[in-house]
Amino acid sequence: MGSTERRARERAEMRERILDAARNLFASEGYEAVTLRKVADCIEYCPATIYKYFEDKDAMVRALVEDDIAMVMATIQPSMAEQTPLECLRSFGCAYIEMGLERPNHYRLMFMTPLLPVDDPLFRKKRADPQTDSYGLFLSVVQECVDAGLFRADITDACLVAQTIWAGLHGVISLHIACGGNDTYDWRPVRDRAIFMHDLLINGMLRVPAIVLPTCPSTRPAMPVAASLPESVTP
Amino acid sequence: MGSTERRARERAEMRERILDAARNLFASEGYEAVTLRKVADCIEYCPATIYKYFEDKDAMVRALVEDDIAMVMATIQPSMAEQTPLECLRSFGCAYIEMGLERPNHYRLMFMTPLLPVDDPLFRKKRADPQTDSYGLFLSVVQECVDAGLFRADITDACLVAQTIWAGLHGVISLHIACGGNDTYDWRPVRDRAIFMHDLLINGMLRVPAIVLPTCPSTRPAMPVAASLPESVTP
DNA sequence: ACAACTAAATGAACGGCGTTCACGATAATT
DNA sequence: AATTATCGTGAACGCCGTTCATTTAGTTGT
Repeated sequence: MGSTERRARERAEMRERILDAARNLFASEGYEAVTLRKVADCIEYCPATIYKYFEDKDAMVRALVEDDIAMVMATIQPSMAEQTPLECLRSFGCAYIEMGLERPNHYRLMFMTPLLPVDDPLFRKKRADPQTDSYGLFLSVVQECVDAGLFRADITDACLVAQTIWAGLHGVISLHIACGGNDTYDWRPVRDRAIFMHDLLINGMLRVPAIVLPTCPSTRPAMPVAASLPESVTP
Repeated sequence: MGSTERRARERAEMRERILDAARNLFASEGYEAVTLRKVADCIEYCPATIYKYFEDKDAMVRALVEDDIAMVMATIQPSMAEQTPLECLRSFGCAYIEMGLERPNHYRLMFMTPLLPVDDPLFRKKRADPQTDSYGLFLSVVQECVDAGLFRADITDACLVAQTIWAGLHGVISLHIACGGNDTYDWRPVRDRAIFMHDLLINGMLRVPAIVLPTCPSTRPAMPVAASLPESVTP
């Protein structure tokens, strides 16, 4: 008796040790740098052992990334209650920008890498990622703005609005991650571009374009996340 | 005599045969599916031979992708002369959207994949890609719009404008490539979103928001490109 | 025409990767 | 104490990109 609980706990702890070892490699050096042999070395087990805890390498890394991102996005939820819908909209965007810029390797795996070939039979199965929750929350914020009559008369599709704001911020972030090191483009500061994009999109859709609120300070405190460290991006 | 020219020609032909074999694999199945052994099989040479023509796999695939994209972007250049700056701006965006949607694997490698870790010593060396030319052309079009006084008084930085329009379109395209298969998001049609984004950004910056011009038809003829075929995206 | 030289192409190997599986070791249950 | 389930392992498999000494083919010089 009781021992089955202990077993389960030990199993969960082992799982976490694997994830922590993988996280250190992934966060600082990216997906390719995460090697089952390296992770195994790190926790002093043999590579095959990892397969007792994860289906394969991809499942392991994705578990890690989804955990981390869900944790980051969860930190902004509390402030939602005490803000107007429009403030929520802006806060959400700013949080998303910082998340992408601070954790480029996480961002890359989640939003810049197709999970599977579109025709793959496993395709349906793997589509239950928790990131959906964040999107759902964002969508509901947009819907509130629509319901409050904040947008132009011809803009009633909250889904289209949400997807467009998402795409705009994603464009700035992902282009920065992929091409930000190419100095032939003479990039403007990435946070300036992100804010410019954000305001352009929101003001372009508002019925009464608002004065830009003092959100999104360029120097914003880093958001807490497990084992948060500076990341560099790898090819 | 003359034989050195023939040698050079034969060398170039061999190079093209390698690129063509690689292109077929890459366009339909993505980067990971391009294997030096498969390419070598395809052209009936041994894998090591490829190294006489390309530094490594990455150089081979990038050569192929850059060729193809440069060819696509070159097709829009002729129409530039007979259009107003604003029309050029829109045409450019539309061409870019179609290029990304029709050749997702090309797009992914060029704009969604960091070339090298940012600190890498080889970093500087590899930064002479021809895509820069397209960006330069686009930038000059934006500059024309600025000079013509089309934009708001506070929008004078052509570079910021170009990078923002690019990022907006890139956001729609890349999010479609990476997450377009995830139907939990209830995506609106990708071309609708791209046009919505395009108009929102341009109109948001114009001094006098324009009526939307009849560009960007949803059913646009495919642009010609070497060995153009439908692509699927792989993880 | 033959030898000397140069460039092209190769087979075999290296080290690394994700993954599998039959087999011991260990702990829990009966 | 015997049985059963779980955990962990070593060794292998088949792939990958890449290297290199060696062989082959073709050009050049005499």
